[in-house]
Amino acid sequence: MTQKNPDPAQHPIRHRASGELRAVALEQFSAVGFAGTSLQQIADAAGYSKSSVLYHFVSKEALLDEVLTPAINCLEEIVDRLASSAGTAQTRSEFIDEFIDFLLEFRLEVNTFINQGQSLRGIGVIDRAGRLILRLTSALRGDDTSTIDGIRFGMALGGAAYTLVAGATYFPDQVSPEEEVRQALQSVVTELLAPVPLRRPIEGK
Amino acid sequence: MTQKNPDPAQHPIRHRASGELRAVALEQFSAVGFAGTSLQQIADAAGYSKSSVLYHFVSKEALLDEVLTPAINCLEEIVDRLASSAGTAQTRSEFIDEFIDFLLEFRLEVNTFINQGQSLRGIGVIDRAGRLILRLTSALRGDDTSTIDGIRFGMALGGAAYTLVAGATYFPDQVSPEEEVRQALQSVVTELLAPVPLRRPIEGK
DNA sequence: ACGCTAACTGACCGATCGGTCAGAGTCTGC
DNA sequence: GCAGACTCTGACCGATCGGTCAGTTAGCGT
Repeated sequence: MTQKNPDPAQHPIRHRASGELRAVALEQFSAVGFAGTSLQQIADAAGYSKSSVLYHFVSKEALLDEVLTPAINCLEEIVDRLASSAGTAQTRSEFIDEFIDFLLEFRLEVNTFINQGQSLRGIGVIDRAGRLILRLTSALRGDDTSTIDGIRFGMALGGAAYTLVAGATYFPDQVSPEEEVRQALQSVVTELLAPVPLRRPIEGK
Repeated sequence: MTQKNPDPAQHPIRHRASGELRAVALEQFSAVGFAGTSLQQIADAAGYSKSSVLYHFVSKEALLDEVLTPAINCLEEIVDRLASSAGTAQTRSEFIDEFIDFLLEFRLEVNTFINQGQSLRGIGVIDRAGRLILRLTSALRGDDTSTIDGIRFGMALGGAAYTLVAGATYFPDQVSPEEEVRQALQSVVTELLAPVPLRRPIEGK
C-alpha cells in the first residue's frame, strides 16, 4: 500500500502487534469516538498492555493519525486524478467509481473523520483530510457554488459514511452482499453528484 | 451576568439555569460527542459550577436524556402520523415536509443521535429513538426490504444530519438563508425517499 | 558465551473524570 | 423574625485518563 516498507519480505511478525493495534483502534474510534476510546480499552481488546500501545505509538493522537493516514492517502490520489482530468461526464463517472470503492474500502476511516472531524482539528491527518474535502468540492462543482449543490455533496458524503457503518446497525435485516451494496451506493451517489439534467421544481406548497 | 429574563411571569426565573445548561450541553454533545464532553466543560460554558449541573440533572446521562427528549417526542408524532395515514403519494409528501421541518428544528439533536446513537445504547431516550427509526423505516418501505431502499433512507437520514451540522463547517461559504437550505434539502430528500418511478438517465454521456 | 536491541510490561504520576455532600445565599409566606 | 424551600457552590471521593520510566524478556549476530 502506501506505507514505507524497507524490507517487506523479512518482516513477518515484526509489526504484527502494531497492525493489530491499528485495526482495533480503528474499530473503537469509529464506534465510540476518539474521545470515548481509552488506550486501556484498545490494549485490552488487542490483548496487550496499555504500555505496549504507547510503545508502538508515541501518543493517542499519533495512533489516530496512523490509523487514518492510509485512507487519506488513497483519497488524495483520487482527488488528484479528478482535479487533473477534463470535466467531462466520462471523467466524472470514473471518479464516482473510484470514490465508491474508496468509501467501501475505508468505511470506518471515513466514518471516523466525517463524524468527528470537526472536533479533532489540530491533529495532522484530520486537517489534511479537511483540506482534501475542500479540494474535492471545488473540483466537483467548479465555480457555481449553489446551495443545492453543496447540500447534494454533503448528503452523499455524510450519508455514505452513516449508511456504511452506523446504518448497518439499525438495518441489519440483510447483510447485503457487498456487490449489491456497491451497486445501490453507486446508483444513489451518482444521482446526488451527477448534474441531473431535469429536476422538477418541488410541487407548489 | 446574562440578561434579566424578561419573559412572562408565568415561567419565572425558575428554570432559567436548567434551560441554559440544556442548550449548552446540546451544543457540546453534538460538537465533541457525549463521551468527549465533561460536566466541567458544560458548567464553564454556561457560567455555572459543575455541582450546579448535577443539581439540575441527576447525572450526565440524565442530562443527555432531557436534552434529546423534545426532539424524540416531535419525531414520534411525525412517525405516528405517517403510520396511521394511507400510503398515498400525497401523505408521503406531507410526511417529507414534516420531516424536513423536524430536521431543521432539531438538527443538533438529530446529529447527536445519528453520530453517536450506536455507542449510547442503554440510555432511555437513545433506545427510544432507535425504535422510532425502525418504525419509520418500516412505515416508509412497507414490505419490500430491498437493499437500495434501505440505503436511500440511510443516506437521507445520515446525509441530512451531517450536512446540517458538520457540513456547515466545511462549506461555510454561504450561510444560505434558512429558506434556501430548506428547499434544497426538500428537493434532495424527496428524490431519495420518494419512490421515484424512473430516474435513470443520469448517465448523460 | 556474550552483548545488543526490539518488544513488552507493571508501577507510578498528575490531571481530570462523574458524582456526593454539607452547607451558604436568597426569596417567600407566615 | 423566622422557617422552609430553592438555587448554587467548594471541598472532597474513588476511578480512570494519557503518559513516563525502569526493568524484564526473547531473539540474533558475533
